[in-house]
Amino acid sequence: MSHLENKLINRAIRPTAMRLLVLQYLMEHHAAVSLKILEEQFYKSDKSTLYRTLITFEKKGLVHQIDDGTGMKKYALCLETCNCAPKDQHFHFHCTKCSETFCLTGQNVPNIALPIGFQMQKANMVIKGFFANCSH
Amino acid sequence: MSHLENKLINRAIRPTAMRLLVLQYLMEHHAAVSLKILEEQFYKSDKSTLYRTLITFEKKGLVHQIDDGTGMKKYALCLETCNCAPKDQHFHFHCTKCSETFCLTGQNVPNIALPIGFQMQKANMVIKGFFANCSH
DNA sequence: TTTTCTTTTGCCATTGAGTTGCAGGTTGGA
DNA sequence: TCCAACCTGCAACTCAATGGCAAAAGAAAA
Repeated sequence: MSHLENKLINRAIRPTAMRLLVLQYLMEHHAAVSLKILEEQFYKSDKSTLYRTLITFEKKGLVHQIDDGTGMKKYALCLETCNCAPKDQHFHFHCTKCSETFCLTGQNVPNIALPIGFQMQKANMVIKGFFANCSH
Repeated sequence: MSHLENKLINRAIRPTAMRLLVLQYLMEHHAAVSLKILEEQFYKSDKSTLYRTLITFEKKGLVHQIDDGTGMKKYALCLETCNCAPKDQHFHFHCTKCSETFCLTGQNVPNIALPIGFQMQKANMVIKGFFANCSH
């Protein structure tokens, strides 16, 4: 049984051919992945299959969704130990030149003073800017 | 000249009737405002006028846009002293029960260690959770 | 292996937020 | 008063996201 299959099974996701391919693609790409990118990559497959694959991955905690303001939801792999709890939340950065979005997994979101009675579940943290040496 | 008019003129926005009404609405509502909400509020006006009003307000630095993951862009008034620089960026929180989004203006975004060569311009920081006593 | 049941996939259509072009109306300055 | 620039309303369009349904694939039982 391959490493990829294990990653899916560990998250209670049935390892179909399509899912293994999408997982492989996610692992090979450091930037967060949009549905559109997947459609281009797997042009023989259907949009809704890829869409539902991402939904399944997210529901099972394999990926998390990032809303970087480009109008397209993006997805990035969670760390092995992640279960998307408040303590697992991290920042992302979005390059306005190349429009790519990356996880900043080195540091987690610090404690933020919240109004009384407010309970944090998740976060969507995106820093926007650019790489000085971005190729775009 | 009214306080509302001054607020627009200070940001180099011509104070038309429509803009004054939208500004007033923004000031009266603590939660961030979506285009849809404005459409419902000003049903006699046109969607594109309201849309362009928000665009103008944002371009002139009167409001900032928040992407809270609901699929609808929301807008909230900037503080008087804000010019949307990195130092002006703050967190927001989004209640998953009532779907409202608020500015946490008490504290700004702390320094975040960025990869070398990456320059921050703006941020979209949204904490998701719920109010214990949310009415929804 | 064959049958049966559940899950996944592909195709197609739809929704809805966001956006644009254009013509007519409004505003402010010369 | 007149002109030029700006604003508004209408209508259409774009495009990401999503849902229904039947066929295909996979898992489990016989």
